Amino acid sequence: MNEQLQPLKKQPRAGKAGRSGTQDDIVYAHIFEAILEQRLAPGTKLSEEALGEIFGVSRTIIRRALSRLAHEGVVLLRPNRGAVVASPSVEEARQVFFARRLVERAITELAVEHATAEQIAELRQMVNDERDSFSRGDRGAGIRLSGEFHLKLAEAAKNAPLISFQRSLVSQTSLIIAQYESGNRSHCSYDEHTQLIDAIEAGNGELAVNLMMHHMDHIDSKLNLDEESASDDLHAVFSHLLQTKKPGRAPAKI
Amino acid sequence: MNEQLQPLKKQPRAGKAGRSGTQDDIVYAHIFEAILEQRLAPGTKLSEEALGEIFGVSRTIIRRALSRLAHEGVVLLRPNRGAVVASPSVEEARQVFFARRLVERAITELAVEHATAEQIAELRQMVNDERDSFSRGDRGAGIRLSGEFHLKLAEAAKNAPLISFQRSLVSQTSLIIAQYESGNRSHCSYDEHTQLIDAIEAGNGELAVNLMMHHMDHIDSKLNLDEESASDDLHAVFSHLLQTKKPGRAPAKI
DNA sequence: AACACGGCGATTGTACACAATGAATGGTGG
DNA sequence: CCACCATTCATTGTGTACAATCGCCGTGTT
Repeated sequence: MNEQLQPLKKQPRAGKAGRSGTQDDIVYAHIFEAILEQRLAPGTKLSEEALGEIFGVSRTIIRRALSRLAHEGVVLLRPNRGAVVASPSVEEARQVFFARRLVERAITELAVEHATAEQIAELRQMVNDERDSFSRGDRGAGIRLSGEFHLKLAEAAKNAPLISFQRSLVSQTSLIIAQYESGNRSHCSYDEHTQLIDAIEAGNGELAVNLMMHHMDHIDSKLNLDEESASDDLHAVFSHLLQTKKPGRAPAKI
Repeated sequence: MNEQLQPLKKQPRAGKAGRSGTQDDIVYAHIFEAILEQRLAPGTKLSEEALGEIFGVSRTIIRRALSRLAHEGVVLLRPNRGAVVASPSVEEARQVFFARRLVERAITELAVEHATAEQIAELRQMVNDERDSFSRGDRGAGIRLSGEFHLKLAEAAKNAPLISFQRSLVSQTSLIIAQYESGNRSHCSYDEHTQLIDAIEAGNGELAVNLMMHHMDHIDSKLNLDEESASDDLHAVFSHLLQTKKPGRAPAKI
């Protein structure tokens, strides 16, 4: 209870201040950010009361935020047992990547058709922000911005269901990267993003799709999904110790 | 206030009665069913208090159910102004169908690979139920079961994100069909479903995909999406009357 | 000594009460 | 007579209290 995420900043939230449903979003965004930046490790229990106290809102709001996070797959909501940060298995990660390839291909093709000049400009801006984050060493922000780039691209594709799906996939992907990325720091694929924008702006759909698929290959080549690098399954983690002796008692909640 | 959907049946809910989170699901399922069977017309306001009284639960539960329905796109949740049954526009319908083609293609290919014999059998059973519903003249149940068939197929594909997305797409598709299906009653595409199962069981992926794409074509050829058949946008409805006179006052935010 | 059972504490699930927002309506002025 | 504005009412948004459920731990038994 000695760590405070943010003692409730009222969130500038430029512009649409009239919106009432903003409180949810604040909490949602902060938890989401914390998860991506690995300040909240996979498996961490998210107590409603504790979070409510931290953010200065009641459990009602927290509950809504958690529900939303659960729907996007970054939080696991166990009935009567509370919420925990999701820890996607290798199999789940593979499924997410499969779906992403599918969606990214379609989005890229659509974006070539429908992206406006303004959206192209916004995309370039996002790549700049992303590069800055990585050069500052802010890995969490970098991962997040990288995800937001793909989300922005989805918006340029102008297909509401795909945008919604992409949001969920990007969230989960970010979590997977945060969890499985192997040591070599070079996640910095922002130059691939730049090339992608160029191809889209040039209207070269085929090239854009190829670049995107390459980009996807790069991303999961950086992950070590081949073996469980970390697991919340205690038996898997300590399997090398387990001589079929007595199983002992479950070693407390880690 | 003179129509009661269900005066709170305790829902037999065979088996897992211990689960507490069940109440949400009951409300969710009932509203969902009512929308698909067009007992609730698009645009109908869904008052939290009224629904709570009908189902014998508090607004808390209703709110959760509505939130879930909103996330799937069959209910529109307007901040501070309550929930209404969604009335997808033609453009939205097109986007949903685009996404569905994408997803159904992938699902079909995966199902050919991963479907078990048991799942094939379940699929056949569902087609039977669907045929029965249509022959009974129960159009709403038919639409719903037809949707559930596609959902079951997604499960056979064994990709969690795709299943989740498909659920959302199928829900919206059902709503679109209920809203836009042109007069000719023959929505009964269950024989196409049967052929599809045969191809999948035979392991003929190419044929299965072709059948599925054909199936998609059939579905939206039955809809008249070419013109707005009915709209809740007053300006669109009466656009033929609107001479470019003075813009008057900003005509409320619809 | 190990297993099983039952009480206890903590956390979530639900309902309700109050506050805030938006829409409708009646009144007033031009 | 029409348009604008203030008040009122209904409905949603939020906070909080109570109840139900689950996991944990001590005790008793085999």
